[in-house]
Parts: sequence; C-alpha cells; structure tokens
Amino acid sequence: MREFYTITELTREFGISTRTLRFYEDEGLIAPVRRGRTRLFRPGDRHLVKQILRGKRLGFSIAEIREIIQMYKTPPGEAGQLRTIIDRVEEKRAELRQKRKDIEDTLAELDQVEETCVNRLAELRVAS
Amino acid sequence: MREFYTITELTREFGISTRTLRFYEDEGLIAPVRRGRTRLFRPGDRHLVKQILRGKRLGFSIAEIREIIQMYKTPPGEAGQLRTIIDRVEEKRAELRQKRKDIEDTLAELDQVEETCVNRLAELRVAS
DNA sequence: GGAAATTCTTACGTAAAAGTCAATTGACCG
DNA sequence: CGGTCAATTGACTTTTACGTAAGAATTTCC
Repeated sequence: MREFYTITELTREFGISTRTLRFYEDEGLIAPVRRGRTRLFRPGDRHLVKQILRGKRLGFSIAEIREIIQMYKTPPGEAGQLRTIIDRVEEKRAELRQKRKDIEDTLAELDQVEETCVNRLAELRVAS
Repeated sequence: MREFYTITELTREFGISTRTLRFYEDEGLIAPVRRGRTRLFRPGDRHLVKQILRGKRLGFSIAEIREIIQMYKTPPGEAGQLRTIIDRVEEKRAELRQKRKDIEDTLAELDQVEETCVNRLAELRVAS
C-alpha cells in the first residue's frame, strides 16, 4: 500500500474533480496532510473518499455523510457519549434498512415491468 | 378506496408541501385531474407520489425518477421499443443492486462501530 | 534553465429542488 | 351576503454541491 496519493491520482481513480476533493476538505470530511501547500492523501484519506462517494450514491447529503464519518471515528469517550453514539448508529441503521426496503420494492416493480414486456414480445411473435 | 384526495390531504399523509406536489406536476411526474382550477388526486396519483418519494429516498434525481415512472407506464409499443425498455430496466436494476451493496457495506461498518462502543462500555464497567 | 504541467487560493456562477411571499379566486357556512 | 378558509398562479429566494475562471506558486521534464 502506497504512502501518499496526489490529488489528481484520486480524481482519476474515483472519477471526480479536484474541486470536489477540495470541497470535501473545506466541509471537514477529509483532512489530507500537506507538503508545503500541496495536499498529500494517505490511504486513510483515500478510504474516507470511498465512504463519502458511497454515501453520495445512497442519496445522503454532505451533512449526513459528515455525521456518519464522525461515527466511524469513535472517540475514546465516556459512557454517556458512547451510548449516544450507539443510539445514533441505530438511527442510521434504521434509515439504511428503509432504503434497502425501498430498493427491494423498486426491484420488484421493475421485475413486473420486464415480465409485462416479455409477455408482449411473446404475443407479437405468435401474431406474426 | 377513495375516489379523490385534495392536495393538503396528500401533503399531510406524506409530510411534503403543496409547493412540492405542484412542482412534481410541473415536472410531469404526476397529472392530477381538475375540478375548475383545483387539483383532484386519484388513487393512481397518490401511488405515483409514493413512488416518487421512494425514488427521492434512494437519491434519484427528478429526471431519473421520471425515467423510472415512464417505465412503469409500459406502452403497448412495438418489439424494438419493448426491448429498449427491457434494457433500461436492466440498467436500473444494476444501479439498484449497487446501492444495495453500498447499504450492506455501510451497515457492516456501523456494526463495527457499535461493537467497538459496546466493548469500551464493558471495559468501563470493569474498571469501576 | 525555461517551458509546460500541476497545484494552490479566491471568488463568482449555476442547476436542481424546493421554500416563501403576494395577489387572486373560488367554495362553503351561518 | 360577508367572511374566512383552502387552493391557485407567478415571481423571487434559498440551499446544496459543486463548476469555472483567474492568477500565483511549485514542480517536473527536456
């Protein structure tokens, strides 16, 4: 595993722009180190970018993604804080399960659509 | 099943604004009938709204939702068109399967977070 | 060592998806 | 018939998530 990635290496790997990565840094989602003014992305930063893009695909806003990322960085914290985190984790899981159900429902309806199409095609073949 | 719903009935049921429903109409996602200038939503319109909101939860844009909705309205079409639809259905399914995988991955990471928290809580209890 | 490429900051622009506000217009109720 | 409540259209505003452009500083390559 490489020690550092340049910004354009990551933009190419993930198909995003430099503007986007800098924006994510402004938003506090990633914090690459610097050599002079130039950003150096560590493997951990790269993994964060993956998680961010995964969140985006699922329709989470930057603010929501920031919350999720903060969960990943579980701080040593005291008991009350730990329980708060556990609660938030459960909330996010509920959201994700809802999305998963939405997906299953949509997939089922698309199956229906395809079946209808296939049947009509069969009818067309019989009629010809 | 009721014949018609008013706009505010639907806004209350789904927790959205009248502006939103009118916006969806402008965008061609729904087409409620009119009594004078007032919109009357039929059960079919209501179901469409459900599908739209499901799409939104999954992070689809209005344009993408419009595409999906058009698939549901499978037209009688000729063979070539039917095959085009089948192809598009398969594309959407691929997208949905990607999202489902993203969800599974995120859920797994959240499980990890929770486990870490629970373990630390246990340590705290031992130390006390 | 000079040109070309990469990176940086700063700032303004924009598309999508509504929110908000204003001015009407019916529709119903006592 | 007067009032009030719900609905409509139209215009302007806002927020999010970047795009784009300008100009300076580095770095890299021949």
